[in-house]
Amino acid sequence: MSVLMRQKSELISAIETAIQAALDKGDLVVESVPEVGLEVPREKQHGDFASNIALVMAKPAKKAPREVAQIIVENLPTAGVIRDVEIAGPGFINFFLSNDWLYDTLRTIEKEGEAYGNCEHGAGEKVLLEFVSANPVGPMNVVNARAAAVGDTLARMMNAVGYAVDTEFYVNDAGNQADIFARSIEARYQQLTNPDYPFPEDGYPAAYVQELAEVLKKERPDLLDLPLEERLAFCKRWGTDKMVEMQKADLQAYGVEFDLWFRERDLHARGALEAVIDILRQRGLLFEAEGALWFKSTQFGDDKDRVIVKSDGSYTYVTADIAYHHDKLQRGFTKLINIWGPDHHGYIGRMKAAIQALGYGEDTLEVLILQYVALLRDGQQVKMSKRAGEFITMQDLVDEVGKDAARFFFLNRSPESHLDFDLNLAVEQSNENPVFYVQYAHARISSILRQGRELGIEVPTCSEVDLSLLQHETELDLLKQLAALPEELLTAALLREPHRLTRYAMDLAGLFHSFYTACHILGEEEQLRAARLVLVANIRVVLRKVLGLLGVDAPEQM
RNA sequence: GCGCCUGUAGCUCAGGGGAUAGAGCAUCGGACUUCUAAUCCGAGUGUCGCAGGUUCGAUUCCUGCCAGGCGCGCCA
Repeated sequence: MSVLMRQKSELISAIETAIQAALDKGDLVVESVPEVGLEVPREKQHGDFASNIALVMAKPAKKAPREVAQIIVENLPTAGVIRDVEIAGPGFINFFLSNDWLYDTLRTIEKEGEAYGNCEHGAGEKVLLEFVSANPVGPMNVVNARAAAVGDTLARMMNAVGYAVDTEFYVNDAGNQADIFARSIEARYQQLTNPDYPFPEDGYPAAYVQELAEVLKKERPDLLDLPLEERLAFCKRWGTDKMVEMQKADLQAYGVEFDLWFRERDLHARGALEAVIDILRQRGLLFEAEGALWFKSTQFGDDKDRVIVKSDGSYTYVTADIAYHHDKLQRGFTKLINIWGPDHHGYIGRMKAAIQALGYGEDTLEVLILQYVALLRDGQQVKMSKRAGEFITMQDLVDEVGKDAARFFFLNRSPESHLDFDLNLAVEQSNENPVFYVQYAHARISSILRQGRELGIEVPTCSEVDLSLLQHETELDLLKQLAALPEELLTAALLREPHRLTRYAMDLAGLFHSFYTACHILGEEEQLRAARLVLVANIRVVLRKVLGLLGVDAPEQM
């Protein structure tokens, strides 16, 4: 349990004891005591902790809130860490504590290092997190970039709080789009020797297809010797493999590595679709109509039933996806999390239905819907058309603003909010970007420690220094912020809200910068210097930890 | 028509049944002979989209409406 949580539960029991004492004396009369809430108030002058219990109890106790608060306060145990208690506002009980508990935070960080803030909440539950899963027929876009940042950091956060998360990229290399892609490459290949060769009406006109054809010509100059069908099959496999390679490289440069790139074509090759259809058939969940085979997904709350095998005998996208999710479940994952774009929200119902049809609970599958990213340039939305080959790719974005800024920018917003990404702002004011603010705090501390070492001053351990010398307001603020990490991290992971961590990082960096301006370290007398060295060294550990979760570099100097 | 998301400062966005609703950017003042001024200190702005409801208390929860985005395929 973290220092903060321990302190909170200690206070809560003190309040509960006080209430019980008041009940025993008959000062308060209620049928049942509500749960005691305790929070760190937004305003510092409202104390280290505050409880609204008196407001909640006022009605059942049939007394004014402030009166209830007064009775509770009178019955509070006097010993312990509580330095002062006040009743404020409509009836809040504000607690002011001695600082001792804050110093424990430094001892904890020293002991745990970058594992500080981690916990075992997930109890090792096997979670599969699938995200990006962009079609292997072209470069990734900015929504993919957003998904990559959110998914990757979510995986890191969940691992930190005790889940066993695997990340996966589903490669949709067996569908219509892959066929169109193959025909596009094939046509461009033909055109290298026969300019009049027709390009498919629905083909991808973008330049990269042309470039692929040229590469293919060098690799396989004899391709036209193959019959058309084999030629297209080759283009499909070769082309999607090329795209996967490119996507993999782009994501790696972005700091995202998947545990597994799962190929749809492997599902087909091993008969997984037929197998899962059999299961549904045996459960009586299929029926034939209009020449097609349907899955009774409405039986599990879906809007309408879904076609599983089309009237031409081919499978729909959902069939492969059911087989894929079945595969995930068979691999022992008990929680499946998918991150999708907003255009897929209508897809949730049928996949949850499928999960249930396979015998698992509805909540086994959790879908996070990310909202769109609009790119703005010169105040105008950048119009993108895949057909015309005009779009800003993920790689363009990363080249323009950098990995760290791009990731931080995406992570800094709540996943379900629509996002306007102002390219001018990101480029022109890259020095003003919050990510640099946080990184600069890390660099500044690194610099202090470096210069200390040059002077022969090492960072002492907590046990060697008098931590109670840390009395400056900015120091106490910093200690409180450090103490808040474990709870913040757990909340962020459980709510799937990475943006809580970017806020945390900016707040911590801001408090450090204020401290840096107000207080000196290396020039102070030995005792104080030692205590402050411990403080900043531990701040650096926490900054590094949080930046690591965000997938952002922690530079030693800038 | 039905479903999902959004509506908070000039802009981009946080927050959230409770105390005086916040941050960054932008604007305007200050602060470097001292560990990095990519920093700090200070200044101003709000009908929390609108209207009802629940509540001791609503910007937060509920309902309706308005506005914007997206989706409702034997596409993926």
